[in-house]
Amino acid sequence: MDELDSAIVRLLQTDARQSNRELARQLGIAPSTCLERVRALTRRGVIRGYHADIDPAALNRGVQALVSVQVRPLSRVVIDGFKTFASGLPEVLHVFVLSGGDDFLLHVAVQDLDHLHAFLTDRLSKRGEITGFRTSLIFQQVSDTAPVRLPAPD
Amino acid sequence: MDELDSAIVRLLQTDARQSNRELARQLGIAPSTCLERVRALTRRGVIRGYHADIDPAALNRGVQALVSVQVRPLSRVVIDGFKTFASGLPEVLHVFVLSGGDDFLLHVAVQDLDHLHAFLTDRLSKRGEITGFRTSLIFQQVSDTAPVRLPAPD
DNA sequence: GTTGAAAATAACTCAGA
DNA sequence: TCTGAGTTATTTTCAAC
Repeated sequence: MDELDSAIVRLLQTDARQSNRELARQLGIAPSTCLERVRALTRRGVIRGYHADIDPAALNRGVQALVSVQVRPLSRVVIDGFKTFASGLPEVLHVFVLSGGDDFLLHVAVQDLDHLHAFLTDRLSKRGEITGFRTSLIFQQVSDTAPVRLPAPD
Repeated sequence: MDELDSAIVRLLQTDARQSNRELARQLGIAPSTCLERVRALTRRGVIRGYHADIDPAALNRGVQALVSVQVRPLSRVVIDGFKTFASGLPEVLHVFVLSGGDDFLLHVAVQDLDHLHAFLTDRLSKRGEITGFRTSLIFQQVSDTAPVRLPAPD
């Protein structure tokens, strides 16, 4: 990961569909060099994939919420089981496995408030390992689509 | 948004860099038709962009955390001010503006635990509007990179 | 809307620096 | 590791359906 790799990563985070030529032009290098760099980054696992960013409204997901969940007992079996269950639900965008006060955070996106209520009561409440959960509606969301590389730890 | 649009969106969520030809082949339509559909989806704002998915470790962001934050007073000025402040910090990946128990959730990614501590004490604690925050470390994360379109609300 | 074929661009390969 | 020219493939346009 030299400066050139960082610059490539930054540009592809911002716009993953720009051509290799355009990428090379912005970096001041030959297209073949740029292509080889991108391939090396992919081979090394630095670039994990490319995804289109879709407006949630177009997917009929006008309501988003964050649900923090506590489960007991905090065993590997229970944690892995709930993680697998939650990540398989169509309403769930992200599952975070946490330490601290909460054990899980679920980022969910549904059609409307009725469906959010149904999700909480029909899906979550039926799981015996859940000892409590708390729901916060998302009003706004700001995302950094191109997080930069930070200085290496000393 | 007919079935064809949904299929295009799903394929581009999974792999945004596949060629238009390949996309058209999978859908059983002509490349020019596919191109026109993609352009229409972009024009309508359904497709908002394309982003490379980068391994956080390559960006020296080995430690991720979720920080729930309460601010007071809950006025528009304070909310907008904190949102702008938080989204401008290099450590912050996402800012969620919430209702309910918490006012904000920050998804942060930093080099190590020392930097997380520094972020909490040097950045957050200095803001007068913050009346409390709570930090959870992220151990694992599962993401649905291709959320499907849900049935429209009745 | 959709299509197929032509023209314009880009991707990819590879030998040499 | 980088480059540039040659080959292969794709994108893009557009007239017709």
